[in-house]
Amino acid sequence: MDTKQRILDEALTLFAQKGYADVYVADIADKVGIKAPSLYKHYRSKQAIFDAIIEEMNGRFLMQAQALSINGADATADAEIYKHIDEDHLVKLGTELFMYYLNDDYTRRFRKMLTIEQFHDKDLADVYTKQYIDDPLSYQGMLLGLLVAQGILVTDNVSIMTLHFYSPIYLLLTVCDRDPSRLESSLKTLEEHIRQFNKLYGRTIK
Amino acid sequence: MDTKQRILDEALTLFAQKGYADVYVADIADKVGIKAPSLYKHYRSKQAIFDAIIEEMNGRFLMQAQALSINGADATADAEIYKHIDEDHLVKLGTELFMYYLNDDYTRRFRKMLTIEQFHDKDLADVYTKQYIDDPLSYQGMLLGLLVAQGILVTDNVSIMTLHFYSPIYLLLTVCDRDPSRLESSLKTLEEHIRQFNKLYGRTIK
DNA sequence: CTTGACGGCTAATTGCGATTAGCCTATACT
DNA sequence: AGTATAGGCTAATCGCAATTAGCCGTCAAG
Repeated sequence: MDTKQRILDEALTLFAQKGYADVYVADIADKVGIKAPSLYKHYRSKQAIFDAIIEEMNGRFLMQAQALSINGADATADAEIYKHIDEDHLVKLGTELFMYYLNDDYTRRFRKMLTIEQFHDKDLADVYTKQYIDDPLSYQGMLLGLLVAQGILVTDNVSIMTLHFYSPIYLLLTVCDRDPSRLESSLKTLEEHIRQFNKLYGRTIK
Repeated sequence: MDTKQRILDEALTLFAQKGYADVYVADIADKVGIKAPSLYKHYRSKQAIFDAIIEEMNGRFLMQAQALSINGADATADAEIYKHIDEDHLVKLGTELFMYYLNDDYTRRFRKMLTIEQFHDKDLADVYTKQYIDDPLSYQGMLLGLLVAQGILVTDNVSIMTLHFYSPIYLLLTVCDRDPSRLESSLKTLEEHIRQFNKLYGRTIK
């Protein structure tokens, strides 16, 4: 990774830990292994570093969205995949989603940074809501909609069902972001949640 | 309200809007209507103002918790109250909880401040999780537990049921904190959520 | 009536942290 | 070889925001 990229990377790590204001340009430089003034050969200002992170993230999100909608759009193919899904598959799906959000390095750091900085700038708030609320609800809504179409799940209100599926995941995610030592118990809760969800919405009347 | 208290109040408002680092002592003084150096007649430092806010909030939370557990502990009395509860009551309960969290001035500002500052200090993170996750789940778990005892709701896992009740409320709360213009649509979603919740967990099999 | 604490003000001071100036080396292109 | 560019360094500079110094009026208690 070249210096310019490493600056973004280290800066993101630090911003996620302490927030923009509490990170000194010299800190970033240190981590990269250069002196503060050398940073200015790569970026015009500290703010420009922050902006570049946002910019890059936008790109990643876009790519991710495209990748998802390529699969997502092909509903007939997806329907095949989800035809034989059962409770254990659902648990696996939820857990993997959770672990991805929690452990994917870039994603995690970026989310924490946004959490801290969201009130500084309406745009950042919008990015947060889109990325961690609206997009997941929309994507999962599509998946769960397929399961409903397959008759695997039953509801007359897919979007509320999706909210019921996702919001506990979101809540547990914010808990683990604040306190990673609660990961294990959160995973347990997550599994219970999904099994209960399946009982509530599953085809068979229990 | 005396000056010392007004400083806390204005500081909290500003911290909630911009975060600790971006608020200048002079801003706080301005709002109070005095000059920055005069603040130091009341507090030793900017940090001391922040600490005093946390301190005061701790006190309020404690009082609130006591008030709740006075009612909560008297389960037989509460059970009377909840004996005749129906779906509309449940919607009202959820909406009021939501609106209280969202609109109570002190609560809202404090939550936003904590959201921003939670990663600066493990203690703050713990306060956040306790106040906005663990305590609500515990309190609502008790209420919903009463409804289960009354046979109004049916489940073999009250804590997951409570998670299903609360986590959508929490998610919508964070959305509205970021973007108040979504209040109306969130209230609509909230109502749908609770009606669906009641269908899922209500005594009668639909 | 006087004195001392309280709370306000103006005018420094201080210190820190972002940024700039200006120099130096290496490498790559001509 | 000759030169331009990229990217690093040290040593300022610059500006801002927290804090301190020191003064002053008010008012309650003795």
